[in-house]
Amino acid sequence: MQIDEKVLFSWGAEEKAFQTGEIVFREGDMPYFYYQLVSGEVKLNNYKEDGKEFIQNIIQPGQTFGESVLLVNRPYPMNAVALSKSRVLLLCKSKFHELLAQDAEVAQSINQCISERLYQKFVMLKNNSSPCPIVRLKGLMDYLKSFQKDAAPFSFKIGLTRQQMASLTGLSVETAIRAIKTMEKKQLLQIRERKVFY
DNA sequence: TCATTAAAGTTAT
DNA sequence: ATAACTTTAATGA
Repeated sequence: MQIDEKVLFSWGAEEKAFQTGEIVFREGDMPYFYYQLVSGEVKLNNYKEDGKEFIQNIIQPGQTFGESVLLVNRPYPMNAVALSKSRVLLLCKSKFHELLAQDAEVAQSINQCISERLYQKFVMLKNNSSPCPIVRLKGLMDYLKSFQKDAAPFSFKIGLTRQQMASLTGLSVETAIRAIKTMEKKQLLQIRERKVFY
């Protein structure tokens, strides 16, 4: 789903460390690098006029981010911020393009990756357009769980705060909390020590 | 029905 | 200790 680290290094990629809260790139910046997360977590977000945050996505290790923006060479429509101490592989734009031109396997992999993202965006947008908070949260949880191996009910511990879940679905924290409790009653999920298991 | 505000308790750094 | 997060309740769109 992403480019082999050895391949990246052979093309001159460098690893960079980010502290919690450190900004990888800002909305409006032009893209100069291909980014691949090695460890930690990075969120892609926007701030609305009223200062409220909408989280577009939370990137996990092994995933890339911002590659579609790099390919169209337009300013970033979102910020990228490290949620914890993170290590990121950076490959500069020109080398990335060379790599794509010369390695069909990598090009195919990036294509697959972007297509997958686009598909997920459609699904998330569909769910997040619902007036019902449970539909939005369930959509988010299904999305997160789709990366897990174990599909058994309640086997997946959601490593997000309620605040983050609210920001990913466009709900207020309070509504998210209430909807999560309703979902617990409906046996859609379990809550153990304040953590959500789905 | 959901967002907002306020207030208080809890957890993490 | 301080900031961030969780929860409940009241009020209003």
